[in-house]
Amino acid sequence: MIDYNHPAVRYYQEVSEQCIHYLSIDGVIFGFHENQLKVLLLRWKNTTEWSLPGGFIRKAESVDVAAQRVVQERTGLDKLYLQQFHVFGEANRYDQADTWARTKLPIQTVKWSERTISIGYYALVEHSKVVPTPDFMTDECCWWPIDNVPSLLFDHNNIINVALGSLRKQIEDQPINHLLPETFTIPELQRLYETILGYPLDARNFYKKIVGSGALERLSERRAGTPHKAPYLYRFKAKHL
Amino acid sequence: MIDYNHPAVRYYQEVSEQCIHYLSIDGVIFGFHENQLKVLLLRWKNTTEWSLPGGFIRKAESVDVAAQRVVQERTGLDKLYLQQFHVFGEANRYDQADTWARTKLPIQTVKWSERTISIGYYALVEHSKVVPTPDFMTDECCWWPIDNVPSLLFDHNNIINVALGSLRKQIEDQPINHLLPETFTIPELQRLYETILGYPLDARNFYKKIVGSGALERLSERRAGTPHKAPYLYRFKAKHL
DNA sequence: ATACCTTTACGTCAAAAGTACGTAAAGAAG
DNA sequence: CTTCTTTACGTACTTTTGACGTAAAGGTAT
Repeated sequence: MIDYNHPAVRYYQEVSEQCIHYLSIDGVIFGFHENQLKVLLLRWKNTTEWSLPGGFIRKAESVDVAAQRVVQERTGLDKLYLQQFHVFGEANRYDQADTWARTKLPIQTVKWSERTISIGYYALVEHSKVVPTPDFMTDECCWWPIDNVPSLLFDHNNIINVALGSLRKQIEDQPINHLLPETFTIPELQRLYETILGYPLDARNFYKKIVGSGALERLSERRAGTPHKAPYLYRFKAKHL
Repeated sequence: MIDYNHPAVRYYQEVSEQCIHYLSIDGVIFGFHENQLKVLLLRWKNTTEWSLPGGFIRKAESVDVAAQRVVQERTGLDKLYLQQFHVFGEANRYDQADTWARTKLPIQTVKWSERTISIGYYALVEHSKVVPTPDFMTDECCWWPIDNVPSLLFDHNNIINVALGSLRKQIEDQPINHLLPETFTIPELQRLYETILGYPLDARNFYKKIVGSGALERLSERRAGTPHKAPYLYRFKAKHL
């Protein structure tokens, strides 16, 4: 017996009509705060179960635009750095019965197709500018440290791991400049690199490499209020943004 | 007025029922022959129009398996090196009217959805082992040199460019060993690298780098019948395959 | 056969990049 | 004013990369 007024039922009916079946988007939204790399997770209504934000692609909508929309709705940000990184297309990506039981939704209301292929995007956002916003399926939206993420619904732990691997690869090629505020200090950038890479770096060598790359410009101000010697502020040169 | 006996109509009816709508797979099959990097293309029936091999994903089939199937059917190979490299998801990826006109198929028979999102895979295959096989929509299947590909149907020229970019990135990280026969000489490997990268390499430095990496083992035989000094044969060590 | 040419299979050397570690100046705390 | 931590820069050594040298192998022209 289906409750046609249940918000999930209404949502999935709408999705069924307007969106592409069997296909979804999952977003790994990375932020950096208090020297930790974090991801934005959602807690499903009336449960203690968490998942990544996700959504569906409208029939006439570009996939990139759909990803933009999904991330924008959770963060409130409109200028986003988004990177498509992998398609998760296994016929049996995760234990469906288990997952739908954990969401505490009546299974027949949400199972709108037998399986879902998910396109993974990661976003790099400035932590302080984000307003974490749950959707109508979730009670809570907040940051979790990347190395302390709970056991998630679907195969979302795996998706986060693959996203982190892609991010680590990316950081070797080009400096990553969307996770910090516009101005920052070299030591702050070093903490970011260290948490993404997962190992410590030598401050002297990091300084040499990053300044030597020519991607940054030093401002005349220094960061005030630090307990020690005040570090200079830097910003990425325009062509590196 | 639709001709329900037209093979394209029958195929798309079957696809409509058994496969996932709006979603397809395109395969860029790379081979290496006569010092040239080549891709396998299909010529559509009764036309001079070419495209990449592609296909659809069955409702309960893993995406990787579907890609495997598509490439296998065109090449006859069953052990394939396949790499998913990008999703082409623009709402308006290509000029649909133009493309369907060029295929010389009655448009309403083949337009089974408004747009298609395509998952791009590239395959690295041993040229000599491939038996190029057209399908029921195409008259001809053959190799084209990568730098002399004609104007293709759909957005397939773009897909090839993105695939080549991904391959170039991959070759910087790890040696590529699926495009050559099991045994090969260092100069042959160098020609492969040169055609993938698109610029010449210094033979002395290439030798040093590739032998120094420890990925190869030298056999006692040399390549006979060369016009000059007979080069040693090498093969990839097991753990690099 | 022998001179000649091309290619292979190494080697040499210098520049550049990466890694380890030294240290003076700045700023806070006792 | 001493002590401690951190920044900002420096020095020295090692590894990697890039330019180029060369002897041996194998064919071709005479």
